Amino acid sequence: MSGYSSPVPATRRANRGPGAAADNRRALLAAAREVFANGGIHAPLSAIAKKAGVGQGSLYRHFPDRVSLAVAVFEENVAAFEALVADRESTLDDLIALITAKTAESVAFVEIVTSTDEDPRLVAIAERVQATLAEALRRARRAGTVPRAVRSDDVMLAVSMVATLMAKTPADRRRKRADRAWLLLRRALFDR
Amino acid sequence: MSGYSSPVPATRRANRGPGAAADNRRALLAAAREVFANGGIHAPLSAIAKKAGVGQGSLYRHFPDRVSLAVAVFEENVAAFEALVADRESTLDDLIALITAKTAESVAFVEIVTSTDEDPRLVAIAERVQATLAEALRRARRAGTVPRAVRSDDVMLAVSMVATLMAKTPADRRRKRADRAWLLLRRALFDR
Amino acid sequence: MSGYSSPVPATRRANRGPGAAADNRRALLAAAREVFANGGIHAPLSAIAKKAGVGQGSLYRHFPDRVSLAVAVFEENVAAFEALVADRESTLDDLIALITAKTAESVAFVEIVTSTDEDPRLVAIAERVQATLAEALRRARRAGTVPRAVRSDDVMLAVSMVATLMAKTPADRRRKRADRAWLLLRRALFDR
Amino acid sequence: MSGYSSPVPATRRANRGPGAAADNRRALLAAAREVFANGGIHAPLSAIAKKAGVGQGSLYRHFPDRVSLAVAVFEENVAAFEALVADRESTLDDLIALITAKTAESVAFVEIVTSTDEDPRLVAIAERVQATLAEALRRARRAGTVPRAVRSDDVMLAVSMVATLMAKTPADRRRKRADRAWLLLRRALFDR
DNA sequence: AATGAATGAGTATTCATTCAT
DNA sequence: CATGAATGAATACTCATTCAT
Repeated sequence: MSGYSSPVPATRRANRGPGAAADNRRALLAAAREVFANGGIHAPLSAIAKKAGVGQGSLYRHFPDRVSLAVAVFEENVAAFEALVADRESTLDDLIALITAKTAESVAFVEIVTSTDEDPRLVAIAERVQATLAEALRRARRAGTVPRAVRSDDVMLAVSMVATLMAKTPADRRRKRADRAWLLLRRALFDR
Repeated sequence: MSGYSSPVPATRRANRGPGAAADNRRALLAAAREVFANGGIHAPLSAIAKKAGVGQGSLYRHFPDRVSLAVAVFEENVAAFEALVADRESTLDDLIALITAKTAESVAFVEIVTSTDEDPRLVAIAERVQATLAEALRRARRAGTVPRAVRSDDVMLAVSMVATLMAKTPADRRRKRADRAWLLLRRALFDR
Repeated sequence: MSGYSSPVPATRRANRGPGAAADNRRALLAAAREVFANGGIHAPLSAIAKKAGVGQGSLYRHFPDRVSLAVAVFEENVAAFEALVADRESTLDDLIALITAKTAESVAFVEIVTSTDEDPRLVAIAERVQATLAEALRRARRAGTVPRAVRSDDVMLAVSMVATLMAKTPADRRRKRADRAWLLLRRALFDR
Repeated sequence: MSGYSSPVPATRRANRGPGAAADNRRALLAAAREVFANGGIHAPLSAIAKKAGVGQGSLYRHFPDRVSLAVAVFEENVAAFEALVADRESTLDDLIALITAKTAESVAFVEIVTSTDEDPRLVAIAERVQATLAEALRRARRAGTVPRAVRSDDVMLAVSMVATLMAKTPADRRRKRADRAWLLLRRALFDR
């Protein structure tokens, strides 16, 4: 017998027609990024459509399922990793820092990267992340800043650990916790 | 993440599309009016959706909570009171008769008008009713048809008494009982 | 993921055996009186059994249904009315005062007295109350303190109105509201 | 008021009586352990009741809310940690191994131990785990098997990382992944 | 191509009533 | 005769997905 919420709006948003397609797509991606960041990958899709100011149906047209939307959103993250690695000056530490930052930014990104879902689109994302790590590690080995014994898997494992830790840590404590975790892990991975 | 199973079973009411929105809203209001009338304000919402021939979700879309539905239903009653009072020819007796009629019509209307719930939307409804009574009383005083000593509170109290009495009286006996009650109360309020 | 409630108690109350029957009955009545007073006639029976410190089953043994329990509880009220009327010194005003007091005490008592339920046990209660009013009125007429025209029905109606009003009034405002209501009604009933 | 219709349908599980209480409790705990293990702490309670072969109401009687059920289930885990530490022969490695095993066993256990929920019952569980780690660490320091610089926080952090990693790893790969993770972390924590 | 309304399955929780002990 | 555990129907509410316009 409470709730105090407003009634359904009387007017329907104008149908901006096909021309709105590109705008809508952009708006959906931005909204999804934000909603996924806090609510995780299972956040209500309706919340995304609403935040984007776009009809539910349009969401489904652009992104027929949850995964396709998530992939589109985080594709950008992975591309950034790849761009960093493409820069021959960048180090493994730089990459780890960037991954950690993205990871601290969005619960959903973690969920995707560490997901056990077999959806090939998700697998592909995870593999691309792994590939950037492998490449950065190779370079670090050549530079002699990392012991031979450290395997690419170990680094990916460390990243996973920090990432999943982030997902379970309230947003305001993430940076701090990530830093401590990496202090610990660097010791294990690199300092010897 | 992928692999959500379709929850849609064999038979499902046809999706009549957005065009059905107005119809649905009307059907919901009509159903709610009827269900509330007998079952009171706490009648199951599912009963309303069913009687309206509308999905649960549609009910919640149109009226996100019980109060918003009730307010929409009884808004009409209050508007009628206000319209009556706006007519300068109308008397306090006319208003009382109208309120009593509406009150005899629906248990839930009584519950709302006499409610102690602090929901501002309900408070607003009750205040509007009170305001119409106050106005009608003012006019009656000016016309000399009511003793100076009668306070607006007294009238509201009398209305409340009759109203709550209605709520506890089986529908078929309400009119008669209301009439007797007002005969009594008019003596107390006006005949001297 | 909250709630902080205690687990189920490990020990079961000792079975005090048949000897406890009378005690249990008393405890149930006391508990029911209290629970009904605030929660109304539809309060959970489990709450009554718990407050009485008695098993659910025992409640059902003593009072096979809700009505039988309610009747037993409020029988006492009616008996008090009858006792008052049996005292030849008592006046109609005294009786009204007593009824109003009981009425202000318990929401459920109102619900029963004004109930439209056809259960013969409830009908009987209501009729007994009416009978005491009729008797007190007869006496008042003989004493000349009440106009001939006032019918027993009118008094019962007034009582009902005040009673139902009580039921819709928060406990802390009941006395005051009852007093104002009777001031009004006495004018109508007796002052002329 | 009278006339409550019996809600009991044709087939209903036999009421096995109070004697079934202990059995039911056990069945519920076992079912919950299993369901929580895979579905996490937010798994549907109805699934637990069903798997236990017990009515919904019985579940709520034994465990009035989700947390109380979870606490009951995992209390056992924590007790095992405490028992291990109570044994003066046990080492930090033993404890870590045990925690990791339990952690690999149940997603929900991880969720509880790393939870940010403020429910005091959950906080208590987490604190007890932390306490066992602190104690084992103290002992290891005295034994000289761990560098002075390692803080209890670091160990808890490491445990959290492995634990959350477990939660995101499919059951069949958990052991292996946990082992690798600890190999890495031990290097960081102890090998120097 | 966009819109947003429609739909109902799924989950949590409460409580009247029965029944083994 | 007492005890209290067992049972499941009933109800509120959310959200993924479809579809008429």
